[in-house]
Amino acid sequence: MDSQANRRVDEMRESLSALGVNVTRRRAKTLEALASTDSHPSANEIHAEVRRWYPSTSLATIYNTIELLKEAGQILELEFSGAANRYDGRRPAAHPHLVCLDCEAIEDMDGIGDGGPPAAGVGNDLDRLSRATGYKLVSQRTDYYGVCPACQSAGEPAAESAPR
Amino acid sequence: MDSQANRRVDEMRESLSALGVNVTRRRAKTLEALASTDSHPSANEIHAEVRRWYPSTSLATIYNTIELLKEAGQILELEFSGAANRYDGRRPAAHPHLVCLDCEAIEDMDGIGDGGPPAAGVGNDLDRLSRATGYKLVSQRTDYYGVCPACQSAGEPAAESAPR
DNA sequence: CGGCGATTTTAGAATGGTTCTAATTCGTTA
DNA sequence: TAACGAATTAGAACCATTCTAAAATCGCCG
Repeated sequence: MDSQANRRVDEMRESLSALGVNVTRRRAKTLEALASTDSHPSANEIHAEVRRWYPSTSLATIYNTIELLKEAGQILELEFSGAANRYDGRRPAAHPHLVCLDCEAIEDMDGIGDGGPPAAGVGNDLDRLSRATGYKLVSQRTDYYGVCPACQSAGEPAAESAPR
Repeated sequence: MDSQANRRVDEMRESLSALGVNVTRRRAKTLEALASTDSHPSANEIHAEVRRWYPSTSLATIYNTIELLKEAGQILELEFSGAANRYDGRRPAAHPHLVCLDCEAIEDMDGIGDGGPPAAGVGNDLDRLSRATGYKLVSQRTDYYGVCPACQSAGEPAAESAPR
């Protein structure tokens, strides 16, 4: 785990403590799993990771911890109806994502390109848009859907594997 | 059904025909249900509407028609994991939405406010962002989450009804 | 008018991610 | 060690969506 991940785990730890809950070993491992990847894992994938250290861990515990992190504002949940939700524990503030429709990879998008319109200053907009719309806005979501570079190369030659 | 809705139904009809499928009476009613509201109904709500004319209609038929409309690019699907998906049959091109976290109302957002950053020129951006990211982008989603004006007023005085 | 193949529809089962529940375990304090 | 609350577990429950097999309907041709 690099130092950035360590810092992030500490932030999450403190936020959970502030909520009055214990950061147990399983929960700590869950935080680590979230902080040490930018693959936007699903609950199942986090579960598999935590199980490597605590094999008896139940999936319910993972969901439980995710719920606490949501309450603490320390995790970003990307909902999908046909597939499992995906989580970003590294950057809990809303930011745009690239979603591959073939392999279901998800990556952060801002910083790519010129950081133009939809990516820029999302947070600052909430107040302005709240005033403009009458809604009391609290969060935001922006996703771009397409085919990632890897799947584009893989898809051309032979037509292998099972897409979508 | 106003003339705008009628025009929209015709567009959807033609797109389905171009796909080689029959626009049966049930399917026609489904198109009407989609074209005559901006409430972004769920499959269940569309089902209830179609049932008023054809009571034996099964929910599977609604999903079937929605699937066809998706293939035709004539409907916008807003996915949620904890709640039913919602559909926009009036404006199949991606555009931002306001989602009320209390009553689950959804409304179109563009046009509201100054039409600033995230709302403007979304379609044109896909090509540019495809080049910038390496993804072959085909669609996009932008939602804003908050509490709608009605729920704000309802929420303050007595604390009634069942939120969330 | 009768029949026939293809399409559509139906009811219900299956699926799968998430949430709930009741019982058990764990950690801490006395 | 006893006792209490918090955390965890296994499995059931839930629910939107998809699948399946059978029945109904449609368009068309003889």
